[in-house]
Amino acid sequence: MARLRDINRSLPMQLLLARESSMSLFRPMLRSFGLTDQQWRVIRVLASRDKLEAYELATQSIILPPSLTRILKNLEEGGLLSRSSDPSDQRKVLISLTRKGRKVYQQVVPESEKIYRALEAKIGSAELDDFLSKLVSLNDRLTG
Amino acid sequence: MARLRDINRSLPMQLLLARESSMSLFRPMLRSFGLTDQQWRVIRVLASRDKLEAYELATQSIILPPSLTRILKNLEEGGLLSRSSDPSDQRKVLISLTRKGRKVYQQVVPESEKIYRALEAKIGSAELDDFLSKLVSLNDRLTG
DNA sequence: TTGAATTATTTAATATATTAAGTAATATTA
DNA sequence: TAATATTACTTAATATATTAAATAATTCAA
Repeated sequence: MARLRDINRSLPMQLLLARESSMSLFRPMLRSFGLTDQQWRVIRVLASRDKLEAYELATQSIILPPSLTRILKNLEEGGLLSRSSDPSDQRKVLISLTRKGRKVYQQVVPESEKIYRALEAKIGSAELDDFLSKLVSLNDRLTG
Repeated sequence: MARLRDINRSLPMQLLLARESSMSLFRPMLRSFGLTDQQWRVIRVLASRDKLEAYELATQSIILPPSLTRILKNLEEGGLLSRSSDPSDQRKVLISLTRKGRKVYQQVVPESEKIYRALEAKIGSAELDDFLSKLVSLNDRLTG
């Protein structure tokens, strides 16, 4: 009887487990700021940009466009971001953080870095760097 | 002004990207069998067991109990699994695949392995093995 | 230059994620 | 052993994921 590879030999399963394990370290902190995982991804992507169109924002925050629509609505209602339409292409929606949104970002950053350093301590700084390089390279080959 | 580490230096972000990139290879095949990602995780965990209690099933398939409740309901309605209560502890629900569920599993396995081999070809078999070992070891340290 | 593609986003419908609260069965303890 | 705590699961409420379809703006081609 044919059987599937063991779960600890399955790349997607182990990636899911690692994602969940690592995010669970950050989640309580994000919730204390009233942010979901996805809302924080949107905010952090926007923080390094002036304005960004929705499609690019969706890609970079790894959120599908239909989900992003709702997330933007909620963040906009919370006053963390604003939308405007691109004058040169009225189909596009340009999104940017508000002052309040940038302030929240500034508050989260040090807490996030604190947790990241705890993660580094747990894994080992050199090993984490090495792993991350391999992971980025894997992603290049998977998406490229 | 404090800024967060770049996204390609963020472990959780790169893990999410890798998870999505790799799963996207399998998703169309699973959909062609009428299965969601989560339903397939449940089925593959059950396939190697006779019966399994819900909590263990949730843990191993990386699904939270409230989500599992609905997923089990849908799979049960589709005739792929059955529930019974543990005689020695009436709180527990024991879940097992039906004949139909095992048949679906048997049909998916070769298609899944086919895709996995294509993935191996894309990444390189030795590199994938090496990466997977490091990933499993990372998970041990994160969850342990 | 108009009608047919294409693009960017939203809407809709169903499924899952997350947190909190509820329920029933079992285990503990005073 | 009755009151309390714990365990296993479900329900509820809100948020996100996924696929398909709809809408509006733009581009392309005859």
